[in-house]
Amino acid sequence: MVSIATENSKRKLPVKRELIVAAARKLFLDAGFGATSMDAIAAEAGVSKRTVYSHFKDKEALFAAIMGDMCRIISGSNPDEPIPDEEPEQVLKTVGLHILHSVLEPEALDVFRVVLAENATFPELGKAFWDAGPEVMKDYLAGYLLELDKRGVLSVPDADLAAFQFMGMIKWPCHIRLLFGAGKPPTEKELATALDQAVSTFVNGLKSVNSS
Amino acid sequence: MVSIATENSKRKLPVKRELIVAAARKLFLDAGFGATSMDAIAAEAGVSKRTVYSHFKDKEALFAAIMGDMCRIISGSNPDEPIPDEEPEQVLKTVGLHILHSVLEPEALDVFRVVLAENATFPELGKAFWDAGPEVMKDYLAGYLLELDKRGVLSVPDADLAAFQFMGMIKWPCHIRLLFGAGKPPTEKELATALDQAVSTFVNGLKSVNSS
DNA sequence: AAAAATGTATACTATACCGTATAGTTTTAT
DNA sequence: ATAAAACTATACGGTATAGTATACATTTTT
Repeated sequence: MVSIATENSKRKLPVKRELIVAAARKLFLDAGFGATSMDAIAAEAGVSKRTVYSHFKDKEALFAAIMGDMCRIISGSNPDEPIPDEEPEQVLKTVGLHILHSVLEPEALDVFRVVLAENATFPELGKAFWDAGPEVMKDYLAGYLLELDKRGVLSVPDADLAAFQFMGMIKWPCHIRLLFGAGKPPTEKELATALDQAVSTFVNGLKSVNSS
Repeated sequence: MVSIATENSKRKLPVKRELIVAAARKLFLDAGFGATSMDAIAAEAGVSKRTVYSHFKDKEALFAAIMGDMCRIISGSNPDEPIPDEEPEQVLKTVGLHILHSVLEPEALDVFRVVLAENATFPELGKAFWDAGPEVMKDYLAGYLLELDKRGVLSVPDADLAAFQFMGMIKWPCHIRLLFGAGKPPTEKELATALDQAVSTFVNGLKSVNSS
């Protein structure tokens, strides 16, 4: 019994910290930095306020830690495997669906909202979000488009720009609507339809640039 | 003299109100709802706090009025004239440049940020923004695309969707970057280049759908 | 000119919150 | 068992803020 307990608690049992983090994440993502009080976080975690301050220096440190975690989680959902050797349409549909799913997740919407709202007071969070999310995906896509260009499959004059344009094309219509709470979340079928349409336009558009 | 003064002040001279509105707009757009105090607004307006409360019931009413105005202003920058009879590429470039300019204006960026940040507590503002901005532009573009489809110039299976995709394609790359404070505002030349690229891809993509 | 409305300046009430302190309790290691 | 560490519950100081009240000044109307 003693040995088991010893190996479990390495000088500080993390269970309280987890409770605090979970509570803070929920409240911060729900109401933002200013509208969330430390008392509320302690209460939500079922923990005394003193304990919160024994784990985190102050409110800003807690917020930064939480949101930094969220950015890292988002970053973790980025693809890292090499791109399969299939038809460009198929590849872009797969990647695009992946993008849509990660971006439209309720938690991802909240992170977007809160990081943007607090961007003035926590600029490093905005940078972290940007670097972990859109920038990584842009590089990933741009690399693929560049390869297609070299292989002569598509004609891509500016791969970075084209990657961003593709992302905006598929993301924006659903993303912004959900951000502003206008309309229901799209069904999987609607998502696939919109994606098909976008991929088809995008690939055709870059294919026939030289044949016009 | 008396008659002039009488016809000018209809029971309440609006100059103070203008001062309050201007101050509140500046501060709200700069720091959001929570981080802006009524004292700060009164001071910025050069007006006593009581006067603020004599014009607006409370802080929420003032905020709602200001942001509602802003949404209406944004809406006012939407095009209402009929679309000229030119090459689709030229039309989309013109409209697209118009979209880019309105969206990238610093004040428009602030409105976007603040409305989104306060969307949880002021959902009707989010709706107002959506209805006055993206939705109107979407209808405008969709109408044009539908016309092109009917005339056989382009093949547009879903005009609403295509309009949104076009908007996302041109907006998103610059817009999101500026929102997160990542990177400088684009020069007019960069804007035109990106727009050319997007329009070319978009039009070519919808042109050759049936010829593949 | 007198009266009524409007604005100013300032103080005040009530509340909320951050971060700390205090005193007592539970858990963990020896 | 016992001591150390971690936790709870609560209260407190200090500050900030929303909204009101009071006393005085200015402008507008009659």
